[in-house]
Amino acid sequence: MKTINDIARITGVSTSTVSRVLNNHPSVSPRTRTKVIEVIKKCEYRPNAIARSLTTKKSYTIGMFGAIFPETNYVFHLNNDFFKDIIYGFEVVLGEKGYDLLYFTNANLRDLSFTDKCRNRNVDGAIFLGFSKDTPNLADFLHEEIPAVFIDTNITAKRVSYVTSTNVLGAGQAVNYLYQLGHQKIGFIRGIKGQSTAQERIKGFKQALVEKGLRYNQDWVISGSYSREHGYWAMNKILENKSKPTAIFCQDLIAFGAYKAVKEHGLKIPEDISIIGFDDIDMCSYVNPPLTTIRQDRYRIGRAVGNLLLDIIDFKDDISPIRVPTEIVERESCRSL
Amino acid sequence: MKTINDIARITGVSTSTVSRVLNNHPSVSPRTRTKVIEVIKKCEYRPNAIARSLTTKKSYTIGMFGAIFPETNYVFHLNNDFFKDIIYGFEVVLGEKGYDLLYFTNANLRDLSFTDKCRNRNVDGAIFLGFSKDTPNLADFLHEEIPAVFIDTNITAKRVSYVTSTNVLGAGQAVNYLYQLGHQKIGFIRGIKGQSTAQERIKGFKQALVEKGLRYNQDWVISGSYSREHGYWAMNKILENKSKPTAIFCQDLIAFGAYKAVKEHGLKIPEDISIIGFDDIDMCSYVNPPLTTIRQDRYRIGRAVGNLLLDIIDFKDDISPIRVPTEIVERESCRSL
DNA sequence: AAGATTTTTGGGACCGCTTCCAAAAAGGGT
DNA sequence: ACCCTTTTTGGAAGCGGTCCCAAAAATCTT
Repeated sequence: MKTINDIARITGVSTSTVSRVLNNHPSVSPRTRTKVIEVIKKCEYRPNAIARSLTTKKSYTIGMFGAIFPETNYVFHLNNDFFKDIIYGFEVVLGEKGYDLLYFTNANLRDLSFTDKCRNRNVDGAIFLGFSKDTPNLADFLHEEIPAVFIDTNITAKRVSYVTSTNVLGAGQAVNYLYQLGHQKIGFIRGIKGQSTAQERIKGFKQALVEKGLRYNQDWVISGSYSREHGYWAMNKILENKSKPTAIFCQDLIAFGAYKAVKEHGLKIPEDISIIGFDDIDMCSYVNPPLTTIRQDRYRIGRAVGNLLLDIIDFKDDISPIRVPTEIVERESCRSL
Repeated sequence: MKTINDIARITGVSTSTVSRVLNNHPSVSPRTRTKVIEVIKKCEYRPNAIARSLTTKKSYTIGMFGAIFPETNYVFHLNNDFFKDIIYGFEVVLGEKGYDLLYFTNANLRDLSFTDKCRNRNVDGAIFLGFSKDTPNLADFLHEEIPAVFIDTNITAKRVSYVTSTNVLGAGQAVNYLYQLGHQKIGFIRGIKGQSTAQERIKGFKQALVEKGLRYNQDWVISGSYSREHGYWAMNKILENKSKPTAIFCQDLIAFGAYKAVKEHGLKIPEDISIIGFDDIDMCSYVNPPLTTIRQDRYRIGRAVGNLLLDIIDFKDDISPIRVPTEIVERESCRSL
């Protein structure tokens, strides 16, 4: 493996000069420039990114942290169904600009804090996937002025911002849709309290109910984690009531669990009960009946994350949070009354 | 941010000594060791991984490359349904050993070869996801003796190996299963010719046919990419024949496309035609009817990849390829005749 | 207590690159 | 041709560590 010194020696110039042509510095004569470039080509020389970033403090890598939720024992991994498409989104935006993605395994384990990990690896920015606001060490991180974007966590600081869906509006869309279909008795299986998305959606849900003059029935609102298992459990709980809702709003995975519970109760979707989801994960169109849902545009969220982070890194003035609109995707799990 | 020199100055020793305690070198007296450790703790000092790897040539990062298939215009991204669980597998194995994962965006674009990218970032090893054997630049890479593991590409070299499923056997399992159910007329929608997995499966398919004394009918075997669209197209093609098979073997995504074609022909699965898949991706149990399939244990494959790579990095003797067994998952898409 | 050993420590080169500063070369004006 | 600018180049320090080698300190022998 050749180094910059080898190239300098072979060409017969100083390393400074080679470095200059490498960085397109103007003050190098056309003659020497071409001479150096020739040698570089011939030797198939590539500058060492590590050495380079040691002095420049710029590494062209973005760190990624996946959340852990102690409450539910959930540990994020790269196979997460929701985040994978978001990752895809910023992968292409950041890739275009020459950044590679460094995924921190065991983000929360070990003795190193987020700050340490970032400094350690000299990342130019970081992306936090699905963290709860009160994660240990997170507060420290915010003081460090390391460029960062959070997904679905409304945290901001000097050099950190976030992107999320318009959860309040999204939940409203769901209620309005059901209302238009004639539903008056609407239940909600909501997410974990710690997550800001869950809080926003419950807010939107309640607001919409009030707007339409519908009643908020405590018995039809259950909280828990975004999983099929929990959905199954929660739906069973709701169906135990003697007064049952005619429609349920919940996140997609929860909906799939709810499907099972509904079927086991000998009921049919959407004939006996309508269900509307949130997210629009891939499974929605495969399931029976296909799930009507409020779609989060994950690819677009991902792109927004990438662009926002780029802006933060470049010290752009406007780094305010981005809220990506949701949209309703009608399939066959809701019927009009 | 403190450096090793700061720590040395504060403690009143030389940087060499600090470096020694950092690396648990035995030749440092207990007294100075504790003194240094105290200062390190107090200052919250963390050695800079970049600087360190500049001299040690060890970075504790593993590079990941995603394939591009020019034939089908398919570009790998982190949201790939098949590979995501494999990634999860090696993520935990490698994470446990302190490695982080560097995903090379645009693996195939830009002017840098695989070799360059790896050298550039000083990765300790690389993982190649779903590459075809004749990818440009790949041959060069193999000479470089950079530790690497390929997934689903049977390539080996001095410091490279691969892991894949027992595709030959897997295809055989499918045929045998259908045969046991009484099927004699079995079709196969196979993958792209360039991929070794596809080649192995067709081999297993033919072998099993011969073994059972069944006829290989050219009209029932169609080749193409692993996608829903292609499956739809291929199945339509097969159903155009006047002599139709009673069962089809194909990869899962293809099967989902085939479902659509079958339904549009007014036929029912499994009453009129049985379908058995390959992979067992998440969707299989959601689809209607749930797809019987030959399962690739992706998590296990992923773990195998991680461990194999670790072995290669550690110069272990045995780095022979690993073939992970498949298993049949019975659901409701095949009926007995 | 002096000399021989062993343990512990410090100095400094080095990894591969960037960048500041000053020196050399080239160009311009008279 | 000479002096002044401007352009181009080289030297060297520094980024934050590691590690070899030799010096210093501690320990052991007799």
